[in-house]
Amino acid sequence: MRRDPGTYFTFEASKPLPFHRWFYYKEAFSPPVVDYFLEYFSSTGPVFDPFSGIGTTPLSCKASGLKSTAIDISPLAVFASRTKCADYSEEDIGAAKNELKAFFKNRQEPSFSWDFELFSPRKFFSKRNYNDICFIREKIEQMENQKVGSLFLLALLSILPQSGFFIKDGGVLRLEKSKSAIPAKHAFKKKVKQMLGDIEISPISGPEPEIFLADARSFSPPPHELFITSPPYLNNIDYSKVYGLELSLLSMEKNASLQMRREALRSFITKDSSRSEPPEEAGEIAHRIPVAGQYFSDMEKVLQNLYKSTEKGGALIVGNAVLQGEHIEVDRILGEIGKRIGFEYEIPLWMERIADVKPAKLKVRESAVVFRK
DNA sequence: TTTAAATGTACTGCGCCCAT
DNA sequence: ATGGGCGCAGTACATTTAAA
Repeated sequence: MRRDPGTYFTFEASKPLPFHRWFYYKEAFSPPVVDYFLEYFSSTGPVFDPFSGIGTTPLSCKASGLKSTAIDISPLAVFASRTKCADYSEEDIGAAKNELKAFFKNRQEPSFSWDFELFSPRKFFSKRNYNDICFIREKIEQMENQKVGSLFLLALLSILPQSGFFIKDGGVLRLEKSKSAIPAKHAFKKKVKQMLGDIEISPISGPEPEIFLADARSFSPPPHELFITSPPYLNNIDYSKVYGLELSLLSMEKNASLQMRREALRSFITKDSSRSEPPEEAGEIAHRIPVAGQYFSDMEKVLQNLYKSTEKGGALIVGNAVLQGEHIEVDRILGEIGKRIGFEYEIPLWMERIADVKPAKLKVRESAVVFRK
């Protein structure tokens, strides 16, 4: 069956794949995109991903036996990708199995109470599930084997959506009281077993990627052959909010996402009116819609960082945007900015999607922009 | 049967008006 | 000056209906 390569711009293809399925992240692309560009550039590594998300790029590189480095500004993304990309020994698996068997024995009331600055997690879960989640989280914190602890914690974070009365809808969490919420305890056990099964049955052997918490605009990338990445899209989605439940449970801090929100790439509409002069390639729209100007000047910094450290170039998966009824060709604008910096660019892959905006729907592109040095 | 279009959804941030 | 009320645009969408 032949598929349009553009279909791999979504997480759909990753859903059934070992390791990749450990944490659902609808914003992610899928491994075939990475494989496509590894082949496109005849890559021998190392590969760099400045917006690594849940680590599809480093994990795919590991599977191909290539070295890679990845960064992200989200502690959740860094945690998820580190856990997915780590090497696990037989001892680790044994320890995990033992830990899981005794996990709910001699259970005590948790003293940890899960809270979050923007909304109360309590309202999204049944009393029982909320209580179970608090217990599991606290117990993980007390575990001695940190590697096993990370596996368990990622499992817990990944089952939140199916255990709660909410759905992620665009830029918000939507309370959905009629939604079926499965018992957190069972979902958690099942998830851990799935993860251990993946490690045992389809282990990925290859160089362990290096993954850091860092900002693509200011981080100096290590020298690399190739970058493969997908930056945040030009829209008003605030990921520190959409993933606020996971972030706050991960850190056990009420204000976990505050710092991230302050520092994030300015791709969503905020009150932040601090202006730097937008790149000219963005055109007059950058002045009319400040967030667009901010987005492109942020992305210019990123491209400059990449230019300095990359050997061949790389690929950027981006979606075009519609703001105030106007189609903004993000792919072409980024390409032109790259050109000024010194890259050549082309757009070898793209797909159409329908942007549901008023007054009329518009067809916009989701594209892979290739930069060559 | 497959694909495109139409409709449904709830919540956010912003700008504007207007009363304090 | 401040802020509440309100309408509007917008949502890496989801589900249903119509068209090819």
